[in-house]
Amino acid sequence: MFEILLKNITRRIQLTSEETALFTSLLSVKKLKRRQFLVQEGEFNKYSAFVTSGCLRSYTVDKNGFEHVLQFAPQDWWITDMASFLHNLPGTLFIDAIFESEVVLIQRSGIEKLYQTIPQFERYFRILAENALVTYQRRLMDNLSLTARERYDHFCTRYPSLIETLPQKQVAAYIGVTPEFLSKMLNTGTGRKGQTETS
Amino acid sequence: MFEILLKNITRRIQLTSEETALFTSLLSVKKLKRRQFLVQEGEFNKYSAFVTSGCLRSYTVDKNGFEHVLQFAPQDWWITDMASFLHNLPGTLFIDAIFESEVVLIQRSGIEKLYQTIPQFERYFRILAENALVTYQRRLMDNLSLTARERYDHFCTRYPSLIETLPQKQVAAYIGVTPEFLSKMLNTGTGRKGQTETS
DNA sequence: CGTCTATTTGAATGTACTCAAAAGCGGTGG
DNA sequence: CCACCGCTTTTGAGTACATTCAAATAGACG
Repeated sequence: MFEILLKNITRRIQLTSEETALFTSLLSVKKLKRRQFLVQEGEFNKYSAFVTSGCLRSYTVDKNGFEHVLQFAPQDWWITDMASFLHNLPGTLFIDAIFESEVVLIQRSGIEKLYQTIPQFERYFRILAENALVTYQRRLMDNLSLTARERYDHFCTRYPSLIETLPQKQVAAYIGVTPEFLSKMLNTGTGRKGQTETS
Repeated sequence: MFEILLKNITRRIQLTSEETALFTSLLSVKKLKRRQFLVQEGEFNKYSAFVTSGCLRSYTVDKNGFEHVLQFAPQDWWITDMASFLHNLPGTLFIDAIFESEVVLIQRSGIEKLYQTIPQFERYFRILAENALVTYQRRLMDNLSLTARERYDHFCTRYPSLIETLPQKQVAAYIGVTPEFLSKMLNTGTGRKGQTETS
């Protein structure tokens, strides 16, 4: 049931079988259909989700109705509205499934229990947070210093599997351009990824 | 000597006096003059720095020679090149002092020792990483969805003390515009922060 | 199949950048 | 105390990258 998640965890910390049992007792499973929401802006995000199949995304909608993607979460990734989850605030993000997906859920209270009974989990989530932090720092600097095309190329390099499965529109909302512009960029520009009409 | 840092820490975790002694034995102090580097791009960033006075910044320099600020670190903030510090990689950031400053340094090996002997520190740095993560997520979404002026206004709201002390150029490099554009924005636009030539 | 959504294409527009030069500001040394 | 130097800020004119709005086309799901 929870193999993928347990494997992810044991890459960072070791658990006894009692600890594993306690941990899994705090989990639940949820299936999501395409476009089904996990949470919406304004709601309190009580769960952190680990994706075991499919792909979710978190995003905001700005005052003009445009979506901006914060994160894609394919298999083996965690996703949540951190600010809401950590500090019990109304969320600012929408999280939904891009494809039919399955996630493992844990509540804030479950994580707190883990911290008290299995301090190793402090380490696990510290490491995750640190890695995520580095990732967002890099992405921010990319947004400040690179052109749209360079950001697109970086995305292709870093997430080769996503680029093949995601709708272009979603990629545009991630790298920070309009879908129209991304389309033009790809069909105008020379030498790009995977499309040189070899007769 | 280390009061500010200890106070920061005890806001999150409690330490015995022996633990405090062990901790402080791992620290060192460094004074930095205006523009003095803590680390430069390409170097291995062995230290994490906690600012006790003054203000540091971390930034990159792009291929056109433009600086982009990742972080300002005034008093009571940590600053480091996380990717380099955590994973022992050559750094990608420059870190220097904007004003004359004083920092407390701890080495990666010191932190590892802390994790082994005082597991509470796992929690401390987990909390810091999580908060920083949320901050960078917000900033990223701001960069994707807001105009330059809105980003500037947010900056003024979030860091009112920085806006008064930092050179405009540094703020421009943080919000992601050229210094020229920021200048025009401030002198053209109506209703802005703290400058309405009341006769 | 039909409907809904994603992608493409075009023309006009705008926000922010580039390059250049002048003006302001602060510190330092004669 | 003034003069000079380096750096920041301002200002202007021209430019570019990316957006907006609109409409046509293509694709995907039920």
